[in-house]
Amino acid sequence: MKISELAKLVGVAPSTIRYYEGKGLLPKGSRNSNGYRQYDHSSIEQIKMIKFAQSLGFSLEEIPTLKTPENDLDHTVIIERLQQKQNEANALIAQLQKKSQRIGDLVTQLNASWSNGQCLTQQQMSDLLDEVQF
Amino acid sequence: MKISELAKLVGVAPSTIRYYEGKGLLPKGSRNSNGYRQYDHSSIEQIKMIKFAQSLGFSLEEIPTLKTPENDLDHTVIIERLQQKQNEANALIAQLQKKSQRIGDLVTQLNASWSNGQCLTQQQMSDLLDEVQF
DNA sequence: TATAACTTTAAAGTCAGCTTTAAGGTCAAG
DNA sequence: CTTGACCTTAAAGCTGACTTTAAAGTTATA
Repeated sequence: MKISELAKLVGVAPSTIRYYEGKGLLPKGSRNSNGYRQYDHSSIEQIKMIKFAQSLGFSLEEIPTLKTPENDLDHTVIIERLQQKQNEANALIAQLQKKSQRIGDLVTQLNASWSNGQCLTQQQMSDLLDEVQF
Repeated sequence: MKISELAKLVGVAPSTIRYYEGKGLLPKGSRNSNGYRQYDHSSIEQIKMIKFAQSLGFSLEEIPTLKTPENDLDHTVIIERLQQKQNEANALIAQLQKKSQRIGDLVTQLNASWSNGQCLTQQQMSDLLDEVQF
């Protein structure tokens, strides 16, 4: 399998695959006689793994630390990191919910003051912002 | 007020204030005889406004579009944009909740398979990932 | 008066995760 | 045999919001 076939199969650009190889996330695999990279089914798994780890919030830099020296995945390490990522996700959710709430409050306040006219001065806006606890 | 006093008051670096000025987010204000930038209370409001808009998810580029030509804030534009930002925040929350859920499921699965040994091969991991709908 | 702590500018560097470019080699179809 | 679609590399560019650096001028304190 050549690089763009693999790329299509996993839904990334060929340049991304080369980039991963350069970063050491993918092994420097075999080349055929003309120097083209050759891939097989295991490369699909490896890239899917990278994409999955990313979708869980792991950076490319973190991904190698998820693996044992044998290139498998250490059960306990994975679980520990996953729980850590879950905590991070939950913290972010809480933060975003506060933000959404804050926006809703602000919209309410702005609608309430609409009767006063079409525009707010920066000072008026600033006062509103203080009320919304910024 | 000199730049670092203002910076301390609003909690940003002096370089950030110069950066905002360069971007046109802050007016090119007055200088005193030695060429130093001079600020007053209104600068505090302006920077707080930028920080507030950022905290609602507006990019620096979007901030000027929140203002009328008179440099005030247009009520209807603000409300429209706020609701848009709230929708974006809510969409992100939903996405993160899915992710958190997905991580939880995966941890459960991994714990269930723990009895089999300390390590999972990439293939085994990959199988699990498929079950978790990646 | 020296020295530390400010200020000025323009330009370059940072972060992550790629993408794009340049300059070239390979290959299948018509 | 040429055209176009692939492949190779190293290096530069992209995003956004800054930060850092370099080289220089100013001011307050000891």
